[in-house]
Amino acid sequence: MKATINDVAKRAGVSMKTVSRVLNKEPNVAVKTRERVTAIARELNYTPNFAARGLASSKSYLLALMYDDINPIYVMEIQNGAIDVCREHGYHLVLEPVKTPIVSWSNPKAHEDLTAELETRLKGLAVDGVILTPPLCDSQTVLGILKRLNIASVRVGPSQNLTHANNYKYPPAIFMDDKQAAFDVTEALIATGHKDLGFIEGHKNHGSSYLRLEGFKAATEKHNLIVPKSRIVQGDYTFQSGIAAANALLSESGARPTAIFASNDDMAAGVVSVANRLGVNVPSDLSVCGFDDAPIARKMSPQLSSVCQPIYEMGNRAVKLLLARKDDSLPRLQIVDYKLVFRGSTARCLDKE
Amino acid sequence: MKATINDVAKRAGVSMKTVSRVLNKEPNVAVKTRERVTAIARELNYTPNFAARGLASSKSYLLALMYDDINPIYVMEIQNGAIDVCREHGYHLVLEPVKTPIVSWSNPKAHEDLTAELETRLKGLAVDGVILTPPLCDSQTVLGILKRLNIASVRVGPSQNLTHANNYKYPPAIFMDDKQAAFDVTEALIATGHKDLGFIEGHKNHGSSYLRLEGFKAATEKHNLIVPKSRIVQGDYTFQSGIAAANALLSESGARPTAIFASNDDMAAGVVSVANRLGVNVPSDLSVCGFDDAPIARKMSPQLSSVCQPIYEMGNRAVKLLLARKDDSLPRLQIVDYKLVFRGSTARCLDKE
DNA sequence: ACTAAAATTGCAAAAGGTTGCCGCACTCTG
DNA sequence: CAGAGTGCGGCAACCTTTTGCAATTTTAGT
Repeated sequence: MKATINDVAKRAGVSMKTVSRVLNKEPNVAVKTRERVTAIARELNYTPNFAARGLASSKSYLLALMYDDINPIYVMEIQNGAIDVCREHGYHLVLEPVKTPIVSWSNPKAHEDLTAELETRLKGLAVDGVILTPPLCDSQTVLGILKRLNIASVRVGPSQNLTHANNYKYPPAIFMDDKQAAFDVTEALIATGHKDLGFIEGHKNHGSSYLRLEGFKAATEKHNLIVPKSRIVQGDYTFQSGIAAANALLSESGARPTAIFASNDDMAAGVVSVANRLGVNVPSDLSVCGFDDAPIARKMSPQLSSVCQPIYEMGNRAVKLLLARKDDSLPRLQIVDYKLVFRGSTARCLDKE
Repeated sequence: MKATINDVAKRAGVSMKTVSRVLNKEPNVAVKTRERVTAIARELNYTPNFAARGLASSKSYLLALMYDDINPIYVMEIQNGAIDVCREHGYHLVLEPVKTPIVSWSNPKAHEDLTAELETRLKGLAVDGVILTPPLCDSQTVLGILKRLNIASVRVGPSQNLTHANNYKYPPAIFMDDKQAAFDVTEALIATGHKDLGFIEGHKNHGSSYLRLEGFKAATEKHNLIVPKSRIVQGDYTFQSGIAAANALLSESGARPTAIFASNDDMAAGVVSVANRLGVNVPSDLSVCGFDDAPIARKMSPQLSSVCQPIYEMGNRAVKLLLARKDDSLPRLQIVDYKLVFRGSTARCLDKE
């Protein structure tokens, strides 16, 4: 039923060691031998046993994707990008959801619990590397555990300690310039005549929330726009929080903002739905812009302007980085491009003053 | 750094065998001993080595989720449901995307390729079981490979050979009555005065597409409604195909349907967006109903009427079924409930004749 | 042709659990 | 007190592959 290396070796008249060399593409094998062995392996329908291989080499050919399930679409895209590279290299991807304690540093117990749980899960599995998505990639707790367990990792979309990545003692990272992107969006809004802007922040645990807010503030300041505190509302990246934020922004007594920049697309969708309910037309009365260019951006009407983030690409590169960490062929700190996409939800501001 | 069973055994003053007994919850161990061993294991921070365990017992504590990436949200939900149960039982979930050949039986080469690829992937990994999502759960090719490799599986949302599940020679299954659900939706539409119905079919590879169509037809026939062929349009579960279908249905010369039932929510969203573009008001001019109750149903405006399918629950039960297959505690053929949810996208038909 | 250097190849020990068989020491029943 | 049942130890084979080191063959240089 199942052929072993031994079977192949005997059949080919060589030693197990040689077969192993061929299988692992090691050098120093005569071309003739190599060919004969590969032929026999195929003939016997040989496939290596993961467990045995893992035991002997303390490698598992398993990569873990650790995520905190706040943004399913984001995770899904990373996952897709990661899996495709895994497949190419014979690796498998296992899912490791983690519930980040709300504010880990103020809650030592939660920190302990998380540590204990992760250790059990990771040590046993012996994955060859883990992909850290936000907000895990900025968690000192998680990073600490990984370091102590000596498990390789890569940070996807981090917002803190970026330069650490250049030091081989820290995990490599791949990120996007959230601040600059938010800055660009805001400037574009301003450039189309908007002066009364509203902003919805993302989840407090996510560093990207702060970066996007900073970009927004930087742009408004540059153009001498005054944004009252009431125009910046806390959200948490969910559609519901977008609704709540929009309610606050749009039912404000006095003037409404003419444009709202939400920190992600789900919240932007919430804004649009509130606007619809209130009879505020998007985009003629209100421009709305999101972030991420999630699938929903194209599926709503009007279609949502957003920032297209190459999430799949990031997942892709993450695995490549993990797999290439022995040689230094890949830069340890990679930045990916974004692109502003303007669709039906934004328009030139018609208010004349 | 890493404790082995031996370490625990020595420390506890017992034999490896006993430790093993405790760890695997085997009987015939004194309560006192059991407690001492577990205490020491925790103290030494011991975690079993997956590879070694897998090698010795030919179990991997790995479950695979096989899917064909047509409906990301569906997969994600199954995945979430599955993972939570895995965690409880110390299992891990690995992702195995599969590209189903478009029409496998008419393309023998594709069949061969798929077989070869899957064999390599599955034999090596030695998963303890696989979860099959549509349309894989209806693929004879895939089912055949699994059977030959003697890998346990469970079918989620199958539409063919349901009763096979009762036979222990075939995998157990868990499904929803798509036909009845579609029937109910259609009847509800008819009950609110709609006589001119349009229907958008799902992906050809998915059995659910046919079942939903059948339910639709059964309901219209029961109520003596005539649905011309042009009112039933082929889609493929994507938003884009919903757009195309809606264009066909709504720009028809002559009367438009007053209600459109799309086989899933993404396509329904496509219909709504076309309606918006054409100035057709939803729901006053056109009722739209989807299927699945995906997140987008609540995020669009008007909110979409749909069929709430307990996808998470199905993923959950799937793993339980896989893990419990030794004892016969769980029924091998399980049916889950659905619920019709009517929201803003459907309304009573105002057309008087 | 002759030896040093380089290229191949083989042997056997690990890696960390699981499992089966047997043995021994108890503790209950009746 | 015989016989049954429980709790545990000991040993060792086994699962399949990797790998350090040594042995062997080939190649190259003079």
